[in-house]
Amino acid sequence: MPETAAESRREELLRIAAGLFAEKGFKNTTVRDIADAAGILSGSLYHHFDSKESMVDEILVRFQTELFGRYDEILASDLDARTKIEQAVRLSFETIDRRGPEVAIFQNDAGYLGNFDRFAYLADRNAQSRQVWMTLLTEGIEAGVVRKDLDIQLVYRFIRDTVWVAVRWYRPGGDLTPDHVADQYLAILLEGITHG
Amino acid sequence: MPETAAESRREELLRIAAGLFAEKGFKNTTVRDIADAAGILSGSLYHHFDSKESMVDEILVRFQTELFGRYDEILASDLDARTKIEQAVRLSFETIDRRGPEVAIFQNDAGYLGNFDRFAYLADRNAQSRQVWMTLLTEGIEAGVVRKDLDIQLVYRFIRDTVWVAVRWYRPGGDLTPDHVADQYLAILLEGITHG
DNA sequence: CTGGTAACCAAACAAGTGCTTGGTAGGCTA
DNA sequence: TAGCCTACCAAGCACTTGTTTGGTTACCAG
Repeated sequence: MPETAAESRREELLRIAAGLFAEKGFKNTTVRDIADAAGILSGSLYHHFDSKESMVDEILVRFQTELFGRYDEILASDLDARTKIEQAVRLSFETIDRRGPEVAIFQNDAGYLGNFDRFAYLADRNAQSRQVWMTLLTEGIEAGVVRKDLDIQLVYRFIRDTVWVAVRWYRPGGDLTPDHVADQYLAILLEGITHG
Repeated sequence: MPETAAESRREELLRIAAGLFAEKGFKNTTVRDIADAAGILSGSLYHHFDSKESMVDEILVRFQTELFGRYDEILASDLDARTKIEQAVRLSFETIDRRGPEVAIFQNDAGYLGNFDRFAYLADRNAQSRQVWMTLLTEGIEAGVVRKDLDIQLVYRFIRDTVWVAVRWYRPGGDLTPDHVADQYLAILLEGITHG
């Protein structure tokens, strides 16, 4: 049942939990659901983890560390403004393809989890994401490739919503590749927010 | 506490429940939450409603009847293809403005509720929404206003995601009007999916 | 053979869940 | 005055929830 031979039992449990959290939501997934899917009793989960919260915490922290590392690479690169926006969009759809459960958890449960002190970093990451995109769009305007007659705050929200909510319908291994989806969205977006 | 003087107690309870369902999700809202917000005990809710499910059922059926009635008006009108698409987009943002809780419930809980036979109509309404948009986009292509080099299925998903997920951040009575938001999105969308 | 460790079981706990039951208070109508 | 109706309370029930505790099994290094 391990995805890879070297995967420890703990990693396997985290992967199982992530799948269930993504599918049914964090609050609606019981520790008995997770244990059943792993073929053990619910109490046995507490040999590996402190609590249900600890599981989703570990899942989200790892994921966001990776994701924002990639954002930073794009920001720090010497690509032109238009290509940076393109890369950021492609990164989103690739992430949905490879880390679907984590994206879904962040999309669906960040609001609920954000109520707890322990998950305060979720709001920080949200602000960071906004900062990344505002930088990209501003650079685009300064470079003269992005229209300046648009409300840039709204443009950010539209892009963020479209690229991340795709996790609701995108299925890895299906007919659509992340590249094809990104191509199509960029065809609409770039013709829309750039002139010429 | 009634929104209008003529509002019956029953209507008031439904409105309170809708607000809580939208904010915390259907499953995460307890009958005690609803009763507390209404200033009564949880058991007293069962004088007005059969079950918690009945409440969300009534909320969703009413909402969808109204919404799809409006879609049908647009489809049946003699407006040109481009204007019909424009109206459909405006309808979404206006609906988020006036019926925010209902939109949020449909967006967040349709997946979970759809597991029960009682809510099978949710999937039907989803298919109906898809049909409406595919008709609008196809008419647009036939009229020569919409580009035909795009994957029309993906275009539909992008539009649907963006216009409805806006319920997550749009706040009625704030700085943004539904018309302004619609203007901005249409500025991006139409320049992107139409030629000329 | 010994000791230690990782993984798990079996059973229970307190808190919270949707819902039921029998009753009560106040107003309207005949 | 009597009967009925709407709206609610008070108390509880059966079930589910996350978590705890003490014990068991298989394996591996010395």
